[in-house]
Amino acid sequence: MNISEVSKATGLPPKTIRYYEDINLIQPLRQANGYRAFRDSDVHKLAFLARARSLGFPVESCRSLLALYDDETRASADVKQIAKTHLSEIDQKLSELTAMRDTLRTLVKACAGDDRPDCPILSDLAAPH
Amino acid sequence: MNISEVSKATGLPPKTIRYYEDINLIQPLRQANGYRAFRDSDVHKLAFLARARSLGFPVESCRSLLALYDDETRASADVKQIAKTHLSEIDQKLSELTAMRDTLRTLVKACAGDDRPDCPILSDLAAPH
DNA sequence: CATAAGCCTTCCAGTGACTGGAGGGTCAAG
DNA sequence: CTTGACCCTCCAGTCACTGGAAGGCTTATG
Repeated sequence: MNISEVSKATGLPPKTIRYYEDINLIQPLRQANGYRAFRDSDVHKLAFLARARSLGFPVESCRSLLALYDDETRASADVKQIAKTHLSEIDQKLSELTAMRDTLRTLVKACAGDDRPDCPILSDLAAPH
Repeated sequence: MNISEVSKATGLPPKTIRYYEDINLIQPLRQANGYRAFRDSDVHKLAFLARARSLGFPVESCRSLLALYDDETRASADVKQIAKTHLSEIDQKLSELTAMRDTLRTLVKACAGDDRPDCPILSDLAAPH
């Protein structure tokens, strides 16, 4: 399988697939002409990575998850730990973003948005905090 | 005012203040010894930037907001537009993160987290999507 | 057989917003 | 005169790609 087929199969751009090889997440074979030759196992790994990345796992966590997936003697506790850590980072980000959104909503609502210079948004930014 | 005092006053690390000068957000004067000499107006700008950044505005938006703040003939509509654009990007991110969180929560809850290898998290990652 | 389109390759640079560290100058106190 | 706490600049690294240049390979057509 050539890279563009793998790209279609996994939804990952060819550039990303090459990058994942660069950082050693996959080790595809090579054809005589130098083209990458992807096995089914490479495609599975890439699909796994695509899914894990879409859930927001950092690439290094994806590497660990992939290793655990390959390890039949793994303990599910190790997987769960990674997921829980990631989940709490997401929760953290969510609460920061929610706070930002609430403040911004209030400010946007309070701003006339006309051709006059008075602006509660700028007033807020300039006020001491 | 020296950089460490400004840092204390604004909550921004000295490195960040130097960086903001590098990208021309502020133009502090220099003392004879080469040290930066911050005026009150520099400190005010930095505080403004710190607040805008804490609301998640990208640095380039901060630059625009600062310019509008300085412009007494501004239209509040221009400020509001920037804020609304930013707000919708936050809303976008929030919905992505919320979806991730919901999926992860379900998976984490379903995982035994013991010393056995069976793991619904890995099963999900390996399943077609 | 030549050529053109569409693959594939590598390598380099850029993104955003800092952050760490090396290497070195300056200043105030004892 | 030395020590410690400042300050300076410049370079490299972060994260996860992404864009682009320069060039080789493959396939179809004239």
